[in-house]
Amino acid sequence: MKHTLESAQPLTFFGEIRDGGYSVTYPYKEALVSVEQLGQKIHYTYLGESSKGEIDREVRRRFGLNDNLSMIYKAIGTDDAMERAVRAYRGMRVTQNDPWETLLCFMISQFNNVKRIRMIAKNIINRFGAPIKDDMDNVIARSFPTSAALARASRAEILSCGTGFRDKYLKEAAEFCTHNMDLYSLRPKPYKEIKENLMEISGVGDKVADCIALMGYGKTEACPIDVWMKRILEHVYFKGRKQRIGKLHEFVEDRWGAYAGYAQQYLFWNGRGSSTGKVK
DNA sequence: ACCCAGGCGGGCG
DNA sequence: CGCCCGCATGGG
Repeated sequence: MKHTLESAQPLTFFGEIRDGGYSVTYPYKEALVSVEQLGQKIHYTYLGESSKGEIDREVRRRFGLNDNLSMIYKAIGTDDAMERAVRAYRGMRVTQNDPWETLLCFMISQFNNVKRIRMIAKNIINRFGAPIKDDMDNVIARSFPTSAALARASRAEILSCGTGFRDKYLKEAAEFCTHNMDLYSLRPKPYKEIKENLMEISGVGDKVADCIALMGYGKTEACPIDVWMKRILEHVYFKGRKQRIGKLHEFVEDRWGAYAGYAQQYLFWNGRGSSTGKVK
């Protein structure tokens, strides 16, 4: 859980480090979910509108608990570098989040840092999210706002959440996903078709589209290549020689296939270190 | 006072 | 196409 959370895939987790473990809360639909790891077990509770069964499925999905890690390690352990990365981050899983939430968070992530991304996401939730209430009818949190809720906001209101120049992207994406493209109807489509569709949205390029495909649609063959991943791939597999992004996409597809996204997660964090990913 | 951050779209050759 | 540039803003 530590590795998964510090890899900063889910950007809407808020929590604290406690006794060397993590205790996090996050909004899911009309509920506020709390999750922590004790020993080898994940414990969760929730407040608000939901059911035990739904939250159980949500936690398993969100934390990637359904993924068969030993099989995945076998598939991506192609060389020394990968084996080292797996050893260092053993247990880290790719999280699966809501597509719209993933789209918004990774749109915010461009030319930005993790701490600020979380801050902006939090501001957007607090400002536009629907209230989540406990049994006593007290508002205890807010849900992640729907695209329709954000589409109703003005650019100035969005900007006031600290988005900077990304306000335009967020506003247009909210409108587009409300009126023109149903993100949820893309779910059954294959990876490349999903990516193609997502890239029609202004503010979604090659890297962000792969992040959404991987973490919003569970397409584990999607391999986001950012500046770090590019650097690491070039260093480890191309003797430090510069490669074009398209070339690197071909390489990872050929090498890790259906689990290139998992390979990316391990290689990236092993190459970069997790100092920037702490959940606060 | 700087300098940086998990890209992107637009403009240019 | 491939490359280069500017971009808002909080934190180190």
